[in-house]
Amino acid sequence: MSKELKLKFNFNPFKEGLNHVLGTLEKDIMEVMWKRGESSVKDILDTFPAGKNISYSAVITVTNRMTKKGLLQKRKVGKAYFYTPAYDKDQFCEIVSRKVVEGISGFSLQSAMVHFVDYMSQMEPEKIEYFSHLIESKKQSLSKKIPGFKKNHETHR
Amino acid sequence: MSKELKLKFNFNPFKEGLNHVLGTLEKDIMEVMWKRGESSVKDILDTFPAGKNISYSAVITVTNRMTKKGLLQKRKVGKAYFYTPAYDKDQFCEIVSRKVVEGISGFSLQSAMVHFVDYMSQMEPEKIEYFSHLIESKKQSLSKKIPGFKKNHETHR
DNA sequence: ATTATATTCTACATATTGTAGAATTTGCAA
DNA sequence: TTGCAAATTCTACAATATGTAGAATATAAT
Repeated sequence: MSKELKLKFNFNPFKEGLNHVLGTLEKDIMEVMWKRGESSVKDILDTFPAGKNISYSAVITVTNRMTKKGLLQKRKVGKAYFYTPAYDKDQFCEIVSRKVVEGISGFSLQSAMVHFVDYMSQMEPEKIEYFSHLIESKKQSLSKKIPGFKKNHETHR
Repeated sequence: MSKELKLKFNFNPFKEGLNHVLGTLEKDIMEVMWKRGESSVKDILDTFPAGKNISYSAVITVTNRMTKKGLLQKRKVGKAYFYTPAYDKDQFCEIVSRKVVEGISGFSLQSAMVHFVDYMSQMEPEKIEYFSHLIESKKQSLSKKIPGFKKNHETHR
């Protein structure tokens, strides 16, 4: 099985960006990790702006919890542990995106499609072309791979 | 403002169906509410199968919490409170769907698009036609409403 | 007024996330 | 080899979400 299976997270629709999936401190830490790569707790703390008064143990607790959740990996170097992101930011977002899309599609594919198209046309209308292409090429490959696949034909209601 | 603004929920990608958004007891209760319509706590309890030993107060606590979250509304009738779903099941799923789709699209539109199409072609390939139409008609209305909207033209990278 | 019934209050359990002090371990330097 | 600085682990508290329920209280109807 791939490591990916271990990743656990929730999606909060009312937050923004990474906070959809990560707590505030978790997010701050992951952001640093992705910027610096393998880092110790001290490294992370040093990167935090002077104003942010977070204790060493607060960071250690959270990095360990994130390790358990599959976000980080740790290895011992000298007396300290060094953490590494289990996935780079793009991979992570990719996994989150896939899992949430699968989830919401299984929840109600019809609604998901409609709202998706609505969202796009309101927020990024120019992306529709791209999407259109995505679908067309998917239709292509489907008709190739699946002999009985009906192209340009109403198969839904 | 519409009531809808009050609805608060989380989306757990690793659960199934309504449990993506509702706890186990919450789900059981909402299911009853949607089936029966306005109901008292006693009504709900009576509907539960004999095996399910849930206390009166457990139900009352949860219905009250759900009222706070905007899932139910309550009104006094005689000495008891009667609860009503704030939205019927379809509306509720619509709202959840819209909010999650907006969230995940804002999180990473590109990935969302790709995974959407992937999901569909793997799970319900025949839905692709429907999706295709959705998009075409959206393109139609966009080109009408937005004079400068470029049709059939690469505007993305 | 009494009583059956419904509600409110309170409380405990588990899970997640933020936060940190205290105790303990450990690597390295002298 | 010992001693200290640095890092870890342990423990714990706070807030929120959810499941669960007993005890105390309110209330409608007889």
